[in-house]
Amino acid sequence: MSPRAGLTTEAVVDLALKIVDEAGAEALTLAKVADRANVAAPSLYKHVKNLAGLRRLIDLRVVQEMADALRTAATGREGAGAVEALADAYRAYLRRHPHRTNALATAPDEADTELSRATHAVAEVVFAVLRPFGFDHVQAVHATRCIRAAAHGFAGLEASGGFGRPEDVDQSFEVLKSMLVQGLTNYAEKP
Amino acid sequence: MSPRAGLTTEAVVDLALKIVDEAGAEALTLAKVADRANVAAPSLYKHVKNLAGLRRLIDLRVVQEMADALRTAATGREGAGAVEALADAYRAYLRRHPHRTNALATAPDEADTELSRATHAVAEVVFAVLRPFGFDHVQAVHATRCIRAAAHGFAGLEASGGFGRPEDVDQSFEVLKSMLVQGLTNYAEKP
DNA sequence: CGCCTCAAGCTAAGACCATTAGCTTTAAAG
DNA sequence: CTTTAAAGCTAATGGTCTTAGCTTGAGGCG
Repeated sequence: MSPRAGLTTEAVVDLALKIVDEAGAEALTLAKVADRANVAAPSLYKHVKNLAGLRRLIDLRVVQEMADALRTAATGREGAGAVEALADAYRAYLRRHPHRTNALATAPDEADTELSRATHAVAEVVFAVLRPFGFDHVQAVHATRCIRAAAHGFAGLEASGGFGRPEDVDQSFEVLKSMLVQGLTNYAEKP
Repeated sequence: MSPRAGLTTEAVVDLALKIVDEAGAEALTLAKVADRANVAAPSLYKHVKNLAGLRRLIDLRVVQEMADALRTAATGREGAGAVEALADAYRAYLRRHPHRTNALATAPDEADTELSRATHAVAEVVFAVLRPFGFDHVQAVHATRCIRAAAHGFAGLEASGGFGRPEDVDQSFEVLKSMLVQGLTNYAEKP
């Protein structure tokens, strides 16, 4: 290994993500990460460019995890069931990690090929699920945006406590999903 | 008036909102506000509790403005047209002020009656628009959440540049709106 | 007209934080 | 055993929020 065999970039991101999950994205600070790593703050710069770079790595991790979660949810399903599974998975992920919402709304940023690739991977999963609906390319783009908007909007609002009391939020989501599925079916028939 | 007849809380919020609109919510700093106000940073504490308090005032302002915008958009319309008008207004507001997205996703926070009242006012507008659909109370709650999720999700993703190229984003939004209207109509008929 | 009050401003200071520069150590390679 | 380079360190700078306590000036009151 390396001297003192301590940190790695991965470990730093792990610790940072823990802080984000516990206290929110705004609470992330290099000083806190350094504390948890039993390391002086400047030492982190050996593993991470700076705070912005760490944030980017977190975004990347989150987007990749979401892509995985959606892929897993979609496998073995098709059509309406697959769309609902995607929506459920998106919401479930943000329920487990409410403070990661913003990481999923970041702009792709042309120059950052790695992050761009990751966000593209998410879109690819949705695209694949949409295949049996028989959309042309442009229609598929519209449909993907609708699915993403609905899922991200609902899950994001729920994650930030945006819904007053959480009594029948599940029910609300069922309604949203059925609207989505009906809408997609209808859009496939008569665009 | 008061000595030096300079600032007011309103003026501080105005300046702060300008900074948010220009550079994003994370870029808001008391030091920058003080600069623009030609005042030393500690002087701001005469008009604002602290940075968190200023952020809260910004959120309040944004939510109130959104409620106004939605109310204006809904007046004189009914049913499907009114729902589409709400969605358009929501999106238009976030297009004009992309960096205000998060202010519209904040939790009501029981203790803060003023902010709670403001967010409640937004919901009231949607509720009123939903009246002619004939939903019972629970259904109206679900429907309101769906509308909010769709509008906020789409507008928020668009505002943060979440959609790759902005070619036919208008078209995508048309699709989303028609899904929403169809979904609501359908939900009203057979819940 | 002159004085008093008190809100609005100020400076000074402390506690964090990010970041850079440059040094020290230590694990691994030869 | 020696070398080397990565991983850690301390010191220092500049920025931030925030509190404490002082100064000043505009408006009210005699």
